[in-house]
Amino acid sequence: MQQHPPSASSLSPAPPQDFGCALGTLLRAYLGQVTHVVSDLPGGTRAYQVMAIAASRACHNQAAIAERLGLDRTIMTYLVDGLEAQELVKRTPDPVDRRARQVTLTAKGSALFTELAGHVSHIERHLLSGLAGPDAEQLRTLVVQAATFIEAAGKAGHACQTLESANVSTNYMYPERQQSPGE
Amino acid sequence: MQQHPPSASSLSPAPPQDFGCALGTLLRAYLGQVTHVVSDLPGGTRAYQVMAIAASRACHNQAAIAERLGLDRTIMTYLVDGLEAQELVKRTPDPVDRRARQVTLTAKGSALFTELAGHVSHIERHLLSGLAGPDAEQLRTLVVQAATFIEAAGKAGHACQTLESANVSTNYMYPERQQSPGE
DNA sequence: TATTGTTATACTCTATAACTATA
DNA sequence: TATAGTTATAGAGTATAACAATA
Repeated sequence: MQQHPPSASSLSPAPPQDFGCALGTLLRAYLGQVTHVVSDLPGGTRAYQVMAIAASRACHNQAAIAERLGLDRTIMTYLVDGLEAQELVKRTPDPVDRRARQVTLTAKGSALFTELAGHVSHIERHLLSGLAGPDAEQLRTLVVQAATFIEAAGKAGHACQTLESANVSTNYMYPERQQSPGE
Repeated sequence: MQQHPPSASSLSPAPPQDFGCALGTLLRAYLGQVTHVVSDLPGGTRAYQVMAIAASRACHNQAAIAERLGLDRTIMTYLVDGLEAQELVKRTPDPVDRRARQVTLTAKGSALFTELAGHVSHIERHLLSGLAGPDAEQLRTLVVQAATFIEAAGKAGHACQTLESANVSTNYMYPERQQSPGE
């Protein structure tokens, strides 16, 4: 294996990376590792996120959860179906709006989520271990802050209509199979 | 439309958001807006990212670009095909390794990328406008820093083998059709 | 009439495998 | 033998549309 002459690499040892690429790298690594932790969940990382939202009680019904996760409503059906089959969440008819179903964690689901959240927290720390001490927490805070602002802007629909139309189809799912060593 | 009793919402006005959810929201909004800007590119945001990497000369051949973007090598073929068809990039045989093709921007591609990068930069600023002055730039710096560390850890393969196996299939693509207003 | 949730269908995208050329 | 790139196929995931129940 031959090496290229370091023509450009010597000129720019650390080329300024595109923000989108970096963001993608970060999320990819994060989801990749979390996937291993939540491999038992039918629906992978998104099922975990549904559990996280249910645990935080930030959203009530499936439509609200779907909106928060940037998913189509139809996908929520499969996701909640899978979680409910394992008795991790339960669908409760909303007493106020009988069309809607409130998604809440069962005792089993709550216990499992607590355990998984611990692993995920460990992954986050590990993933950001390249940053200096306070920077990791700073990054975490800023990301959540920015996301909160974006969600608020999207819901309000003020000032920037482009934000609410940002419904990119992000396939966060992870195929069941990992790397097959042999063939 | 009836309102739920603010049982939980009054208890936790700003529930601690999951880092993964927030990261997803951020990337989703970013890609959604960038998609509109690069709608003329065959391949959407990923084609733009290929151009960005080609512009920075960080990677030489298709395989290296694919690795950096977390894509399969086979997808690079379609991506570069599309860009080459519009004469935005060109494949040059690597004089050192005749198997490889170096992907470089044409004059037309370079001019277009400069224009697009300006729009993207504007989007970034707009997207992070919810953060206080220096925080936006801080977030940008930290994300790139974290991504650089993750890439380095993945290539070196030291300490954390889990990082390199983080090959999540992230469907960042955006379907050609936007929202159809009427039906 | 609008919204929540479900189901079925069609489509897009991705990964797998096989192949060629080169190291 | 291993790697870069291409191509074709099969598979997984997603969105679209239609439906029933409720507001």
